Amino acid sequence: MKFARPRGTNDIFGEQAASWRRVENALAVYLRSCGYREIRTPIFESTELFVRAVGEATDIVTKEMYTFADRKGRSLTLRPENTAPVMRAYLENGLYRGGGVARFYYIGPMFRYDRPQAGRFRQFHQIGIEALGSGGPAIDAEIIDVSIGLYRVLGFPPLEVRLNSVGCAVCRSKFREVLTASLIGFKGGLCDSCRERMETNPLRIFDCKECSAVKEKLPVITDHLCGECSDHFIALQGILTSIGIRYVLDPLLVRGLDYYTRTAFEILHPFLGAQNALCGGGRYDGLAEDCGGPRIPAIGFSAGLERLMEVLPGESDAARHERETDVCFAVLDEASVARSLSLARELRDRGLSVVVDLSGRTIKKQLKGASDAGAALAVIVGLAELEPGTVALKKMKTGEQRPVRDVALIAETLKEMELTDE
RNA sequence: GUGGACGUAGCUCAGCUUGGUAGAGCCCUGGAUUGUGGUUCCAGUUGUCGCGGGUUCAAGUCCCGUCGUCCACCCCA
Repeated sequence: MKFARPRGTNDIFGEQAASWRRVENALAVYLRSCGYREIRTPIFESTELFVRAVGEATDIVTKEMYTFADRKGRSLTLRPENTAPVMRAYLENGLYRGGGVARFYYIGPMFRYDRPQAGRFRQFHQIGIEALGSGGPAIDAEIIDVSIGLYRVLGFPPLEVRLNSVGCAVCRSKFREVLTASLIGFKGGLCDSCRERMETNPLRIFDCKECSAVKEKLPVITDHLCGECSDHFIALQGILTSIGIRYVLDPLLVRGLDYYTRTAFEILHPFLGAQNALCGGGRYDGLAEDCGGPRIPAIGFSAGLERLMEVLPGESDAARHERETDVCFAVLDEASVARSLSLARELRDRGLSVVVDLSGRTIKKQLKGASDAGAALAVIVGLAELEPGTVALKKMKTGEQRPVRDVALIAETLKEMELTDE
């Protein structure tokens, strides 16, 4: 084989594609019911958007973006995430002018140049929502509630929700000083990479798995929030509790994108292996300004579809066995092709899924094809023993077949389909 | 970017330790059934052993390189 798919990408087809379609449809219906409307933004954006929004020093920007120059030399990047593009579209189209909270959902492919691993791909798919225009803790609770519902509507058992507040720019810079001061005392107990992190990004030390002994003794961000951030976090927890949402406080939860402020959360799944976050999100109150717009508080989350599909609970038999093809035409000779196509079109107009076998294979193969496709009925066109203008209508389940005049085929087929479905 | 395992038929894999004419199941093809699928029986084809180089009389098997897959680190959804 000369060509193989690019590293870290997947072909999705057959029953798997059908399953993806069912899940995407179910989630779109659910998010619509929550008041979120779809937004479709370009697959690529100007590189500068992601550099500014996600953060110059982040892993995503420094080593994971698919960036290229177009024919006029403009630097473009395949979107590594979709919060920045949604914000860009929101600002560019003046969607904040109506006031109130704008609610969007999106679904589609994202691209990050990472080493592929279980649950991690170079092209992967996310479904996410963004609520722009409210800074209050109630919308944070709504977002978390909606994210939990995503898994509930798909039949997942209750999943673990991790919650933290990473503060605003003010409390974060103060905490960074406190943390760095504390780290000096523990320097000997840190691994090599964490010693580097002390200088570059001390907050990241909380992600390290080797230095857990030290981590437990370090100060945590939630003890060093400013008054407003602290009030917000406490209020959010109050709302979550009163609407019956269970969560685990995780002061070590850090988001990898620079735009996050205050609320940060993740939904975890126990069987996913190392990449166990099904969904992650948080507040990004500074992003609109960073993108050159007015100050607009906002919050959102995004969920990885590959990871979701990996642990999707078994779908109902009704969903899995839904017939893909209702009627297959077996065409015995070249002269019957046009007639078959014409009859098939009439059946399709009545809402049936109809496939005409144009392979020119033997009738044996064509009926086997009909059988493999799960068709309820086969229409055999071109049998020499039948009168002109007549086809054979065969019930696949029982094998019975009878001659039917072309003009009566639609009515007879619909009648058989009704009987079959009972 | 780092580490480990793996790469053989369309698919799932055995064969490699100890070098000697490439295998199984499924699928596919033909027949039993001379235009009629599913069950059964019989027969048959599965092939650049990832790619390149090396050692050897001889390499799927040993060695080196390379590409890819999976898993972990890292990062994140």
